[in-house]
Formats: sequence, C-alpha cells, structure tokens
Amino acid sequence: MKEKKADIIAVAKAARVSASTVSRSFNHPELVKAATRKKIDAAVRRLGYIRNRAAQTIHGIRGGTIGLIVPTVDHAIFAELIQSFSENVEEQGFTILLASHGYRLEREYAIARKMLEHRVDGMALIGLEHSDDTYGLLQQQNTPTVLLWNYSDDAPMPCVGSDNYLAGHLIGEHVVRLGHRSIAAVFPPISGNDRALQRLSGVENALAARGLKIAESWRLETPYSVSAAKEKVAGLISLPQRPTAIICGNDVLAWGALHALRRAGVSVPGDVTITGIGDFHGSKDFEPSLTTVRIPARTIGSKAARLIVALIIKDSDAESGELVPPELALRSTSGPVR
Amino acid sequence: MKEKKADIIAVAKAARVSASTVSRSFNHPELVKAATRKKIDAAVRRLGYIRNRAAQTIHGIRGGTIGLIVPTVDHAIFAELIQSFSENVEEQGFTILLASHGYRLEREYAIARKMLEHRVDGMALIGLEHSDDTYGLLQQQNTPTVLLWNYSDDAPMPCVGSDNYLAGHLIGEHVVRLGHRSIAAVFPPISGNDRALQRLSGVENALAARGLKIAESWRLETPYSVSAAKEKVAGLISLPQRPTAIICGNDVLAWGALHALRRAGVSVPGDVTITGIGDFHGSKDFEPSLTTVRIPARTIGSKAARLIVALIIKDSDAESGELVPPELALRSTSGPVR
DNA sequence: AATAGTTTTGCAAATGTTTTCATTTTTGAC
DNA sequence: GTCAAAAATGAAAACATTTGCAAAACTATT
Repeated sequence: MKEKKADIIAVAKAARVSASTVSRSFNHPELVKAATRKKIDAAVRRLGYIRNRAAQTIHGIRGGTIGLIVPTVDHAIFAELIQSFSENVEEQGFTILLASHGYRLEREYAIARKMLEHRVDGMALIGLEHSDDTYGLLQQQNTPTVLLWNYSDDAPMPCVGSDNYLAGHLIGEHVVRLGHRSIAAVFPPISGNDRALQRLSGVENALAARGLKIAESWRLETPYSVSAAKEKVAGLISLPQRPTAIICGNDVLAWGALHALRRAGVSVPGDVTITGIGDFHGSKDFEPSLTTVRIPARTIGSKAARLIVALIIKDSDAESGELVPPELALRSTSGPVR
Repeated sequence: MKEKKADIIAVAKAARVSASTVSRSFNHPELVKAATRKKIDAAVRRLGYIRNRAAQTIHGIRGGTIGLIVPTVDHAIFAELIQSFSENVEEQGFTILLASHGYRLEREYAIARKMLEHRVDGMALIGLEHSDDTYGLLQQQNTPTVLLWNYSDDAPMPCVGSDNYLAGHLIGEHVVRLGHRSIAAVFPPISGNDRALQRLSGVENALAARGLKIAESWRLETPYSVSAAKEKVAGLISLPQRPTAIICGNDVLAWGALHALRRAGVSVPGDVTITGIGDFHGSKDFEPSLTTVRIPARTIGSKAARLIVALIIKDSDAESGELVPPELALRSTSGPVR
C-alpha cells in the first residue's frame, strides 16, 4: 500500500467538507445535517478510514480502555473473573488491556506504569497486596482503580471481592465440625499472594478455636497445579501417620489431591475428607463432587466492572467497594471422621 | 489534585532544558549528555511524570500494543495459549490488548475495529474462520496479523498452530486400531468454530477409512463445559445400546465424560474408551490419565509471539507461519475393545 | 589563541484530532 | 422579498509529543 492511511482531512476532502465537520459528525452527529453525514459516511467507507484514538486521547478525551493486571491467566482461578469483568466492561463501551505479572510484584509495577503511559482510563488489580510503588503510582496519578477478588474494609483503594479469611474459616470450621482432628493443609506459596495467606489463617484460626493445629509436616506448599498437588499428596498419604482430612487452598489443588487418593485407592470421604476453596468450573461435577467454598467470581467481575466504570465517569454515587460473601458449598468429598 | 498532570514541558522547565531534549533523553538517550539526562530523570521523578504514548503514536511511532481477540477466556482451552503468547510478547516489550468475542464473529469484527482505532501495532486472532469483513479490514489497513491455533497452508494470513484435522485423525485412528466399532462423538457446536469442525472431520475420515461411521444418535453436541458433557454422556450410556468408545472434541468434554462414567460405575477403559483432544493442564494427572492428542499450546504461543513481532518490525526473514504438529498422548483411558 | 570538528541543545514545524468562535446558510414569519 | 433567528459549517488554536535543522558549546589540534 503506497498511499498513506486515510486521515480525517482526506475524508474531509473526499466528502467536500471541512475536517471539523467530519469530526463533529463522529462525535456530535446531531450537530451536522443528515445529508452531510451521509456524504461523510460514504467517504469514510470508500477510504477505509479508521479514527485515530491516540489523537483524541491527546485532547484529554477518554480512550475507553481499562488496564487489568492479573498474576496469571494460565489457570482456572481467574479465568471466570476475567471473563466476567471484561464482558461487563465491554458492555459499557470499554476495552480491556490485559497483562499478567507471574506473581512478581515488581513486574506488576512496571506493567502498571506502561498502562498509564497508554493513558488507560482506569486500572484493576487482583488482591490487596501490591508494592508501595504501585499504590503510590496509582494514587499520585489519581487513576481510578479497583482491587478485585479480595475485600477488606481498610483497603487503601476501592475493592470488590470476597473475604478470603472468612472462606478459610468456613471450611476449617466445617472440617472440625465433622470431627476431624488430624488435619493437613495443601496451599500455594503465600508470598506476594494475600489471598492464600488469608485463607490459610482463616483455616488455622478455625482449628485453633477447637484447640487444633496443623502439624508442621502436614503443611504442604505446592505450586498452583494439579500435578504438583497430586504428587505432594501422594507423598503425604504414603506416610505411616495419615491425616483424616486435607484442606486445600483452592480447588485445583483439591483436584490434584483427589486424583492422588483415587490412585492410591483411598476412599473419599470414607477414609479421607478433601476440601477446596473457590468452586471452579468442574468442581461440582467432579466425581465425587468437591466440598468447597464458593467465591462468586462472576458476581465479583460484574460488580467490579460497574464500579470501575462509575469511578471513571465520576458517577458520584459509586459505591466505594463491595463485599461479596463466600458460601460453603457442601458436597460429597467431606464426611464425618470414621 | 488541583495541578494538572505533568507534561513534557513541565519536566523541561523543571530540568531547565528544552522539551526536545527531554524527548530525546527518552527516545535517544545516547544523544544527550549524561549530566543532562540525570537532571531530567530527577525532574521526572519529582513531578511524577509519565510519558504519553498517545502523543507518540500520533507521530507514527509504534505504541507497543498487540491486539489479541479470543473466543473466550473462561475455560482451559486458550488459557495456556494466551499466557504463553502474552509472556513472550511482553518479553519483547509489547503489551497485549485482550478481548473476547464469545464465539460471535460480528463481535470479533467490532472489537478488531476498535483495536485498530487504538492503533495497535499488530493483531492476533484465534483460528482461521473469520468474517470477510474482519479479513478485509485487516488486509486493507494492512495490519500485521497472525492467526493462532490452527495451521493451514492456504490460510489467507500467516498462521501458527496445529493441524486440527490431523489431531482428529490421529485420535480416530487410534480408537479404530484398538478394535472399536461402536463409537460415539461428543463435540462442541461447530458453527463459527473451525477447530472443532476440522477435528470432527479428521475423526470421521479416520473411521471412514475402516468403513465406520458414527451413528446419528451417538453424535452429541454440547457446550464447552464439564457439566454439560457429563450430563450428555450420562444420557448416552443409559441407553440400551452403548458405544465402546467415546471420542471427545476436547479434554474438558472428556473430563465430563469420565465423571459421568465414574458416577455410573462404568469402568474406563475396561468397558468404555474415552479420548480427548488438547492435552490441557490436568489431563495427564487425571485418574485414570486421559488419552488425548497434545496440541502444544505453549509452543504455539511463543512461536506466534515471535512471528507477530517480526512482522511488526518488518523483519524480512520472518517465517510466513508455522505448523506445530499434534501428537498422540497415549495414556490410560483408552484400551482394546473387550 | 585560533581553527576545525564534534557533541549537545534549542527552535519550530509537524502529527491527527477536537473545540471555540465566527461566518455562512437555511428556515420561517411577515 | 426581507429580516431575524436558528442551524450548519469552516478557520484556527490547542493538545503532547517528535524531529530536522541550525545554533551553541565543547574538544582537540595546530
């Protein structure tokens, strides 16, 4: 294509009007005569003209993008949330700029900066744990921001999410109520992951309320994957002393545990109780179906979408955040201790 | 924040140099004296200045974003691909603009247009099936584009992906070789989904080579979810006539099938053989481990990332695309017919 | 100390759009 | 057919940058 791409002036020429009129016909169509608009539209089509948002953005006009930074997109966890958030945000005319930081908070800062360079209209981050630099950056630029996934009253920014501490507490309580005393825990690494940390302390406190504690050798830390969890749990149950319940930090780890037990011929929940947290797609239909705590990702996504848009368009009666409570999903992998 | 955000001129003033020098110090640091650069950096930090990419973009400078449009982000399928693609693209200094079209090709067109308005440097789409409008748009704007996931020699644009027909053929052949004659198929809807269509015809041709055909009542179409597949398969096996093998269009559906059989107490692969396609995270560690066809998503993602960047920076020895062959992953859910 | 060459800097034009204000055209009433 | 008011359009300034070119400031050489 030798000829340079069409700009608004080319369109104006082709339609025999001025550039201003073309611009108006896009942005304030009611101000231009129908006939003129028609001529312009024809010219636009003929030239294959596409508006240049960058040139608008320069005028302080919103570009219609929202930056979303997630730890990872590779796994089930955030998939539902991302989907729901982006669907809802798109519905309101915005597009998402997505990036993942691989659980490295400095990466997150760098990405946030880059998104700001692109002059996103707003930002969304996962969790409440971010580097001071990141918080500082966002505050100083006073970019509308929402924190997804976790809710806390004293969060430094509006957040919509669930209470991960409560989620952990719920499941911990459920397990002790069933009479379990020998309890193991399988959790992802908690550094840079406030969700996991809170869940774990929720669990621990629930146990502590009954004077229980998780033995050091029964606290397993595993990367976020079915296979890693499966392996760890296989090791765990081959030990002479076996727990009667294994509380997993999320559903994916629980799936791994379930497969490990199946493989070892251990019956669930007859011999061992397994629980997850998250209620991902598939947990309900697992055989046996997984007892877990439902974190309503779709609800969080849509509420967060509404909130961020409200913040961006400065809708003054925007909430400052919202707690979407977790609920115990009682299913078949948990049972009374034998 | 009363004071308007810092611009390059504010920085220039603060550092007592001209705006041009500030600009240069960002874009061609070697052209400005180290001492001056230091002054500028200090001013930047002091004022919290963030460059405005939009204003650069206007000068035809690359903005460093690549648009990626996927059908959905909600499920396992593209997660690995997206992750790997975006990791690799980020490594080369680009950021991803992600959107999903929910399997609606007109949405895809609208999104592509919007991304072009944002002047993305390149585009990546999933599969080879897109509306003529979309293809036309991209061609006319001659935006560097790669098609992910599927490979075909006569694709209208560079593509890197696997051969879904071959994947289907591989698994079909495997199943007939095991001696199965009564074969059912569980596939996602194929409209607007060339991947599924090709897989299915691969399967059918492999069967046809042995004179076999899938009975009409044994061709199940289900949405992309464990629970839908589980339900459909539960119905299937409750029929008086039962297939000895069920070929699933992807691993998620196969998981659903597996759970249905488990629930019904049907042994796998003793009574029924189950196969998937995709080899998603978790399939290897499923109990029993799933026989499937490996579509190397990470490889596709990284190769595609390299390709799109090469196209953008007009690296002339960029490949025109690449076929990443699928491989049969022979595991435990398939066995000889009893 | 003067010269030539090199490095560093600033000025001003350019980029593609929006917007304010002024001008022209149209409309409706008489 | 005239006039005022209303509607539609255009000219030019503004936006935040980059860049070509020229001027200024250094260096090295004599």
